[in-house]
Amino acid sequence: MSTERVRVKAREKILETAIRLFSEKGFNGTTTKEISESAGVNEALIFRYFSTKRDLYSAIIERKIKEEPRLELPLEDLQDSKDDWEVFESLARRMIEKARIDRPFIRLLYFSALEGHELSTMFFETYVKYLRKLLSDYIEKGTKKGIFRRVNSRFAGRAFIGMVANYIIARELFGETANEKSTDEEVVGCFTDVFLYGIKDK
Amino acid sequence: MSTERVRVKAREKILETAIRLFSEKGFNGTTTKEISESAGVNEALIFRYFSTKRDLYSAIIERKIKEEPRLELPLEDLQDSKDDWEVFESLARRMIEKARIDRPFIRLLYFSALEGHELSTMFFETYVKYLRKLLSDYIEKGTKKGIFRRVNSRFAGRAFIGMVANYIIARELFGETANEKSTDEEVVGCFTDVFLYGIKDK
DNA sequence: TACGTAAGTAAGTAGTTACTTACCTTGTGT
DNA sequence: ACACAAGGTAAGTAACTACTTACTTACGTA
Repeated sequence: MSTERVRVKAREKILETAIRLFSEKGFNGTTTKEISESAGVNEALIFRYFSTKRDLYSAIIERKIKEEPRLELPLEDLQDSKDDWEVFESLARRMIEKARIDRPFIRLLYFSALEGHELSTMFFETYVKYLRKLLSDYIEKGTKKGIFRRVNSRFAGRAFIGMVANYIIARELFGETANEKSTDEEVVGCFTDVFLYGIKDK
Repeated sequence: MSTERVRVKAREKILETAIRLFSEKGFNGTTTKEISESAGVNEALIFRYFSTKRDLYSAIIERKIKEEPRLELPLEDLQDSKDDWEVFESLARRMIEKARIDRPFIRLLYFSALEGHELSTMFFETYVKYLRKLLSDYIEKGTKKGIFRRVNSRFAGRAFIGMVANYIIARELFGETANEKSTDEEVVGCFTDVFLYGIKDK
């Protein structure tokens, strides 16, 4: 039990540190020596748990994808037009919040996309496509009810995701700093406004 | 004259090759040996023209920023509401086209953002902020004329840029493939539609 | 033709990289 | 108390890294 605890602890320490470093400096920018020093373990220990550096990287991304909680939309109950604002605002808010809490994940994701790691595709397939589907279904339902105009629901959904995602990227990747404290709420409000007025039937 | 031509040629070859490789594999993922071999020049030559590898990288990004043509909006003449569609559609089209032609630039930009190269900020300041300003001014004018609703013009502008930028990123960075040939036009149409209906006054 | 300067290169160097080996330590079940 | 497996480590290694040195070649100018 105690051994187990320590073993897990050391392995865990390596993983946590590697996540931090890979997300800060990418795969090629991070050395195994650096990871071991920063984690306070012997470098050889890394290769006991993970046979290669790339294995460690894969383990990290797999874990990140697994622990990634799905963003759920309160789809079913809120289909009267009044609450559409609530739906899209809360979605945007949650995306932004998530990005702020787990900035390393975003950086990891972009690094893996650029560095051509197969698992960026995995994330894209499981996470992004799921979110898109969620949105396009929601929009399509609204269209059928006559609340929304007749738009291409997939493209419209991606439009909204794009607004929010780009806002996130500007800050978390390009280091743009928010001007005021309340800005997030304002932005979310504006995006939702523009989007919903854009697809609402008059 | 002839010396000059050759000198420039070799230097140019190095720069071109380095752009390609850095954009494919990032700064840390590219070796100077690789660059020299791929460019067909001796490795020592790289260090004659650029004192360090990082210097070469800086030279590349500086050049890329300089040669970057500004996207201009046909602002002045087309302020009657009928041509707003034309304005935003052509802006989106040009962004998409530019991204497709110069994919290496986009990858370079994201690599430099992730790898913390100061010059990603430079691009952001000169290029992104310019585009944002252009859009927010355009929207503000529309609002004053009573054509557009009263929205926060900066946020609204970023909303449109975000839609398009995210569409581009999905394809150029995450390797998403377009389904049909005509899709680009459809997407541009949908984005513009949603956006303009979203900010138009009724 | 002789000279100076820039282009070009082969063969380095010192430091770093991912990864290994061979050995010690600790905890646990019997 | 003993054996044995897993945890842990110091000291490597071969290959690679960015960068240098010392040298030769090509060429425009006087």
